[in-house]
Amino acid sequence: MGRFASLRSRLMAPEGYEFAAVEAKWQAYWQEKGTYEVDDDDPRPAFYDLCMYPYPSGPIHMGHVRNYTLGDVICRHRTMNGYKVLSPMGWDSFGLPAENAAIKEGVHPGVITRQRIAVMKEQIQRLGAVYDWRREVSCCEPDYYRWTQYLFLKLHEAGLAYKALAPVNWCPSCQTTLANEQAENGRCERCDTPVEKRDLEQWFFKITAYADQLLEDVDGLEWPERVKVMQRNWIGRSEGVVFDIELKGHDQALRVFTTRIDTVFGMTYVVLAPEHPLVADLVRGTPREQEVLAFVERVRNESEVDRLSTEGALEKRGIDTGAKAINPFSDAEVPVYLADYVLASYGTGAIMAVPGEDQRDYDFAMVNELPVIKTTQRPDGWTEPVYVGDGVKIHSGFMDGMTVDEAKRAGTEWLAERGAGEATVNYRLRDWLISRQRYWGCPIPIVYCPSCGTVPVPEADLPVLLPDDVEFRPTGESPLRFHEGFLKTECPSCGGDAVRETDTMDTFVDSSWYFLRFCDAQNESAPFSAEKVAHWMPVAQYIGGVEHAILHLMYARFFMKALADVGLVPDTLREPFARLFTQGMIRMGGAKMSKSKGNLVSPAEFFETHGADALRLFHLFVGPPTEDVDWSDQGVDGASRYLNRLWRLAVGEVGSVVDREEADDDRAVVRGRHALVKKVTEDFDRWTYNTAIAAAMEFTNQLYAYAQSEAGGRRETLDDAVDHLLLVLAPMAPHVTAELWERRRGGHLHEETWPGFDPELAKAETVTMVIQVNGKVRDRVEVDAAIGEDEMRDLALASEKVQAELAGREPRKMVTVPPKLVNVVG
RNA sequence: GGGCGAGUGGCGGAAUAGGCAGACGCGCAGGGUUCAGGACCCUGUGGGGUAACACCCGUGGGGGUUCAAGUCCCCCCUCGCCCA
Repeated sequence: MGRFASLRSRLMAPEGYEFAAVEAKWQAYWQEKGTYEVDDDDPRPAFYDLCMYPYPSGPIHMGHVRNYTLGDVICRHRTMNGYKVLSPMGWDSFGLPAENAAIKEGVHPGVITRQRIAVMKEQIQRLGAVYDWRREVSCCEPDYYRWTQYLFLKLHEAGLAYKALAPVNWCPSCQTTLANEQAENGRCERCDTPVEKRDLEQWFFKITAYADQLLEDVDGLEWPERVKVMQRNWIGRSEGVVFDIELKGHDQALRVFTTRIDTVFGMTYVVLAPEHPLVADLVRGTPREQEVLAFVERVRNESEVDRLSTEGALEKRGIDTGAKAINPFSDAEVPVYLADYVLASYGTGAIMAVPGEDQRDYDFAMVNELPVIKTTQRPDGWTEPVYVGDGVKIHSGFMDGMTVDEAKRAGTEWLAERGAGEATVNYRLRDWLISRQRYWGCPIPIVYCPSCGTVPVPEADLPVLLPDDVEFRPTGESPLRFHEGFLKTECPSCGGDAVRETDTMDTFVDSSWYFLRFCDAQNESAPFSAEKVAHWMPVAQYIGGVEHAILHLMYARFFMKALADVGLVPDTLREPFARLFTQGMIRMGGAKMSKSKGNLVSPAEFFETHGADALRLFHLFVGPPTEDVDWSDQGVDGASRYLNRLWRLAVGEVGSVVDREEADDDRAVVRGRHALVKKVTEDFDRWTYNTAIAAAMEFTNQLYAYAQSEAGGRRETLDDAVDHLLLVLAPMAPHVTAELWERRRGGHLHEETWPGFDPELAKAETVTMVIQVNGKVRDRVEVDAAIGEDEMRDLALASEKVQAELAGREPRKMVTVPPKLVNVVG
């Protein structure tokens, strides 16, 4: 029972409008008629409308409702505007939750997943969202993942997939690696054992090869600016120099990266990442060896987030190695530290520390009592110890007197002349680690042969199938490792005994190309044909949550570029999503709606109590779709009430309808309907469905008053008005409007064209002119909309209120904004 | 610390190019209708003030620009997101 079950039951089945029957009828109709199935040879212009496909978790939640309602409104609206709209749906059906459920319940993840898909699909259809279901894809099925494997092989062939040693999360109790999200807070999700870092051979996609393209092409996308900023930040391109620092008493030099070579004379110490390969050499046989190695061990188990945070006790986060480094510019000898805030994976894993011009270096220097040298002249009045801005160089040898930029150039040249360093570009973006030590994912199509080494599975042998006869034991081990039939195989190259790769791919690989498969979902001889992809792509409108602003979108963009380069899609098609819309979250009393908070409101019960149209209308009306919104049961009641009100109006239960010649009151209604169509058309363009619905409600109120007026409503005028109301509401409340259209005039509303309007007829004949004195409203007059400025001034001066206010003085000036406003300044 | 976004009635929100602040809905109040009803129809609803007007105040706070500021500029506060 829901919290508001009693309230909801009272709203059920209002007389007249039986939403349950009406919604079922039209959903069956659209599906049987294939109304929204689109073919490639359809002559209408193509429009690809896509919502991010869901992970099938079972019943849909309100976030899905919001997402698919928006996608569906676009689909239906564009269809009415004469497009053939490709609107497909599928399932992001590999992934951890199903595997965890399998372990818990002893049921195969495929069985669980397919059940959940069935539930979800039924509910999505119940929402009245229409898709071309012939194109449905589910990435856990072999007819999809064989092509994921095929694309892996293509990238491998092109040198874009490679294997390398990488640190992973390792649970010593479960004896397995964990994904990052399973190792949050440094403990194993299942057994709570502290997670260790281990170096294992992992597969990567070389996304960094596209770092510059990914960055440059962001500019041309019609995406929300903040998502574009996040993408740029994630790539994190920075220009700087790498150079060598001599280590006293060691042969090997230390290579460091910096974006601020102009500050090099301010280097008072050097910091290595604890994982830096030189660390062991540096301390071997020194008195500090034990202490340093213990520190390294501890840091290896901290998360990156904690390490980069500026919070927390700094003294615990660094250690002096006892070694010394020589500043090549000044020959100064400085100490070499290890600190957790330096990451092995960024730059060279080592930095020159300049506490005068970097906050973290400064904080670290204070704790460790290291000196500070300022190398940039501070602006007047600057009191902070750290300054990162522009200025004249000081205490900087040959750089003295230069600006920061001049010093950067001079420093770079100085290094180049001596062969000690060079200009370079560094990225924050890392290659994409795709190996997952998990069963429920796409197997990586690779075989390891003792004599031939790493051998790709030949395309003809795809798919590498996931074996079904595996046991899901609560050990945390991937069943593939222990499945003899899967593991043992023949080398495709020499025919000898070999073993398969048992890692599966990150599920983000599946979702990096699903939008291409939708273009050609039935293709059995290729993942898709380049022609069909060229026909539909890029996605004209992509809609989803902002939580995917970085990873999914970055990976999909990378795939598009890589697939263009290996020749699978046209070379001109280098971006998958031309326009992106990110919707806000649904909150509950200010808090994020989530299972863990126990504040979920299930959409399914509203299908029973209020109907899909009411639920859709609520989501559209509650606020602009970009913003987060609070859930409101009463808001759905309101939407439901409106639809009932619309129903009564449209079936003629309101007021009286008469046949007569057109009069002024009738013309006001005609004007109202032109204004409504104008308003809704414009609002659809700017995604403000809330104001479009407000306009429809306002017009409905106008029609109620009209029909209930003494003269009654004129039949022809009222019919035309209601028809237009149904037309503009059709994309948002598709069932009730279709039913009313059919009852009123026969035929299928959703095959009608979007109505036009006459801008002249939409204009009001008279308007309220506001008369201000010194900017304050003092009077209002009803005037002809075409009024001239002279007449406006005359009317203003004639106003008693104005005369009283002026008290005989002459106005200094008058500002007129025809026909709305006059401001008398006196 | 930096970047971006937001802050408007009891609530969600509207005001699209600087021109009537509060559209539309929720809630609340009054009336009608009804066997009855929280359904339905009508009316009212920012605060102060008034018998009713008038009038005054009002878009997080403080300054400024302008005939006119929710909207533009400067400073500050709070919240959210991203980066550090």
